[in-house]
Amino acid sequence: MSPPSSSAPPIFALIDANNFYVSCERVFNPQLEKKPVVVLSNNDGCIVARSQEAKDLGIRMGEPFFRAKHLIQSHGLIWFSSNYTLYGDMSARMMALLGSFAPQQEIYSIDECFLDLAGIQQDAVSYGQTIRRRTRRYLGLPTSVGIGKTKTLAKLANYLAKKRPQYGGVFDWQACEPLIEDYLMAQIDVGEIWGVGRRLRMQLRVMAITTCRDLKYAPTSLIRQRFGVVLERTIAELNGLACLALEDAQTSGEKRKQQIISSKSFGRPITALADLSAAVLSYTARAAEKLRQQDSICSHVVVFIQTNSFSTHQKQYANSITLPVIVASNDTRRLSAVAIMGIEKIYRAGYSYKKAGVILLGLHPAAQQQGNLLMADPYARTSKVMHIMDHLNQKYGANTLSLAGAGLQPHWRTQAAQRTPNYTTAWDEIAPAYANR
DNA sequence: TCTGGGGTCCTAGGACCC
DNA sequence: TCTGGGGTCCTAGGACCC
Repeated sequence: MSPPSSSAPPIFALIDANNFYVSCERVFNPQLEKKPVVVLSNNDGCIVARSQEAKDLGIRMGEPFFRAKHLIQSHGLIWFSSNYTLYGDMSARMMALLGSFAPQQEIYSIDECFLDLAGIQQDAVSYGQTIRRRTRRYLGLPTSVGIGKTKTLAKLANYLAKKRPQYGGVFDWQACEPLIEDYLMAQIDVGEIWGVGRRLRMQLRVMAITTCRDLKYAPTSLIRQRFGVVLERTIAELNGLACLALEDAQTSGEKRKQQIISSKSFGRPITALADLSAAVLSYTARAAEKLRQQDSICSHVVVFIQTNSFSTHQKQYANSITLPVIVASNDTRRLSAVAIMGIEKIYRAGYSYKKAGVILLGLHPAAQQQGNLLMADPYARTSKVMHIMDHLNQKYGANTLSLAGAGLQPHWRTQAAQRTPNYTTAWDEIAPAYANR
């Protein structure tokens, strides 16, 4: 592979795994091939991944599982609770492999990444085929590849690669005549464009902008005035003018998050302040751990709680509160004290709570911590405790060590009735067929 | 009966300052 | 009693993404 000249304009390839969670399950259970399979969200609530066969049954993304349950009987639908340990590990392997195909890679989500193919001395489409073949052979994961002069075009190309079998899983706009490009764009709904969601799609339809082609040739000044710079940028990108750069590990400096959220729905509704506090404590601990992982401190803590907003027959209540952390910190004990103050302020008795969460805001590198003359940090001398806690939890599994208030086996814990084993990360759960080799 | 859990960016408006 | 223009910072909320 020849090194790219740094001046060459980028050629973006977007590679993503098809039906990623389902594909991960299939790697370790080939019986699932050609069958309708879905993977569920936390608490086995929503459907978050579907095999092609499940899509063909009319199951929609994000659909509540109970509405599709009848398909188990009638069509042999197979379902799994999500196993994020497995998906996370498979993702890491896939990203490492894909990263070897180009000098620059941006990992965009758990199942997709951008590569810059500028400087690759090979036809882009056949290179894309090579990427697909190897990912399939080495990891068992099916992928699609979209290629274009901008990220937005690469995304759209990926859509075509996935939806139209005649392209064999790889689509490259640059291999297209301009007339063909417009012809294809005229067939794709504007809502498929990266950055155009449900709301925007509706508003655009009112303006008679219904296809990708319509948006590509829409008057930019009007769009900017009505919808802002984001959509204006999208139009430029559709026209081949790159506005978004590839953000690899170097350019982003292993970007630190600007906010950290930990929240979950409860397996069953809870009413007591004590239970709610315990939940908030455990979420705070999780968030603080993430905070320390990126070596940051935070200055504000948000706590929020809500009842089941889907329920029509019960009183609704939702509230949140933002509290300052007097001395910015990443110490679980300090942040917990703040979070507990918050939950006590917004808690109202007499409601059935379904969800709670904690958001850490005002994140800064821990090195920037400022002393406070009036208030010495009482935990400063014992910050090693956090270090030891993180270390043990990493080595022996989450919650090996936690604060006493979080509870050991709380009844509100998340439910996951059909979680598969951690085939790739736990010695005692390795798939038998692999273990015997 | 049963409806996820993260994140990002942009904009508008208010508070405050000079 | 009258009463300007411009800037910054912060927050809330809306839109999007996977």
